[in-house]
Amino acid sequence: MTDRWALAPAEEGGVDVAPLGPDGLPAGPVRREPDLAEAVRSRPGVRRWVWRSTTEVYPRLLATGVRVERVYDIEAAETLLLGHEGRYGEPRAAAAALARLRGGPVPPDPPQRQAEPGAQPSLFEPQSVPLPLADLLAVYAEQQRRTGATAHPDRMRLLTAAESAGMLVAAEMNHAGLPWRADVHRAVLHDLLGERYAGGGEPRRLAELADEVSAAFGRRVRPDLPADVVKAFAQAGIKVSSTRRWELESVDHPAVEPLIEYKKLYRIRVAHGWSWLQDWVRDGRFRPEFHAGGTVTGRWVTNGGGALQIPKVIRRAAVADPGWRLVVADADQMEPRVLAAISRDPGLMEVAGRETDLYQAVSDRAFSGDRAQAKLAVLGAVYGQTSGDGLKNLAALRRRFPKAVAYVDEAARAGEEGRLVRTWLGRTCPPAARTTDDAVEEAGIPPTEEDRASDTRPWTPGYASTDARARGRFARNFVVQGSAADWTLLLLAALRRTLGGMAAELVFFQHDEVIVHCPEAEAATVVEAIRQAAELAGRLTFGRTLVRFPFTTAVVECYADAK
DNA sequence: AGTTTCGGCGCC
DNA sequence: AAAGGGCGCCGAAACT
Repeated sequence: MTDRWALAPAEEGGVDVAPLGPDGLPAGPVRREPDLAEAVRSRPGVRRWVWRSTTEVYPRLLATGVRVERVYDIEAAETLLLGHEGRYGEPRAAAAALARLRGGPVPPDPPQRQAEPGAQPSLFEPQSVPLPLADLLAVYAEQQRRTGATAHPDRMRLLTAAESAGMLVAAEMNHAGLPWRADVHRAVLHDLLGERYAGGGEPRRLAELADEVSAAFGRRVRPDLPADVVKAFAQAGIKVSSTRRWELESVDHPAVEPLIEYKKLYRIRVAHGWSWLQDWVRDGRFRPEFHAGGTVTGRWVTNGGGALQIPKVIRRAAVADPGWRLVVADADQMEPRVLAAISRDPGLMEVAGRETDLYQAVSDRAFSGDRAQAKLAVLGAVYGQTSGDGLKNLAALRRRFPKAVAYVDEAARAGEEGRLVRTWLGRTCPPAARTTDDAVEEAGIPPTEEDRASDTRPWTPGYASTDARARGRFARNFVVQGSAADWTLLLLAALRRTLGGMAAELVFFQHDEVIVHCPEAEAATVVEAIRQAAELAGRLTFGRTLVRFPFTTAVVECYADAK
């Protein structure tokens, strides 16, 4: 009995399975069995399943109560490998990989399914080319060879394993859902927006604010129409180029205050109001569809319900089941800690080697104790700030933490020049297509006055174009945000393993924050499990490092009470 | 009439 | 004074 098996769904709910040897090659004949779930359930000794797509297979297993320990997701690995090989534009599906292997015509990727409000989580992927197990195994063997050919095969293996684990976690979260009290949600909406009038129309509070706005302008103005608002201000002798809040805040006019309040509440209504409740909450659970690896940086995305943007006030409705708790865990200053780990800047590593407030420590060293300024400088360095106070702060940061700033600077330069940029574990940033802007620059044509007017930096020969600099900022951010995503995947994988034997379930994940739903008696164990998982993830991802990855954890009944 | 883009803002 | 990364969501506006 080997501990690694491959499977491929077959017709009529059946499945083909095959044992694999330590080398990843078949160690026995392919067997056809009538029931997918039973084939997995009857092999509890399997430590890792190799399959084409977790999204395709795992929901069907979860629906019958079957969980697996580990997987190798061939589609995910193919995406990562193609990226690493600088072949971003090519079709990523396993079927395409097989076709390339055999030198035949390469089929395009299957189209992405669109989110539909209220739709059941998809049990099956959209039309994709079914792949017989023998073909799948050929692709798998070739992927292992390609993994061995990368710059850091050990890291790439870790990355594919972590991405696969992330897909398991995402499927399990989709299965579980986030505990959600519709009655509490309705109470919050009523509290904020007032009662709704019969026959549609706006709720009372919104209608009142709209009236206040109109009264301030002396005519009927629709506050939800930016064009109408801009026109109304113009008629009042005030020139605004948009109705963004930061712009309105500097305007002195009686309409501003009710307008800003209106926009705030309007947003709650359209994005998380009564129809949201109707669409995304069923049986006491909010059910978005988490999708691991949905962005090029490795961050997750969700499909439906804006699950990664739940406004703070609405979190009041995320409430644990009776007798259960939500363990809400938030990584402290994750991005600068990751920057310390990947850049190996001695000063920043020393600062990140403590569990105390990192921004305070940075400010003590480089900003005479001004924490807010230190935080802006660090985030500016990570986000590619190019103007204002940011530049001055960046200079201070560079003096004290030169290797850290040099690391992101180098990433930005590589991005500008169209070179490949990778996260710590090897996820690769797609080089953007060349633009006409680039071509113009390379042809040595100086920019027009208009170009320069829209630019923040003076033009000099050899300077990158506006587009190239945008790519530079993207690449600068990519190495930090992406390496952070590497780490969080390992964290999730480690945490998932620890929770394996418990009633606790992972129910939410958002970039640097996880929520575990568990019986009250398990909460303390879960808190400790998160701490240990963070430590293990740090070691696995970055090797031996001084950098610590502390979490702020809260054991609460309601998500809104966590901060 | 149906589809795509835009504006504004929520989260990290 | 007001700019710099990643996403998703909705209604309105702008298209085909």
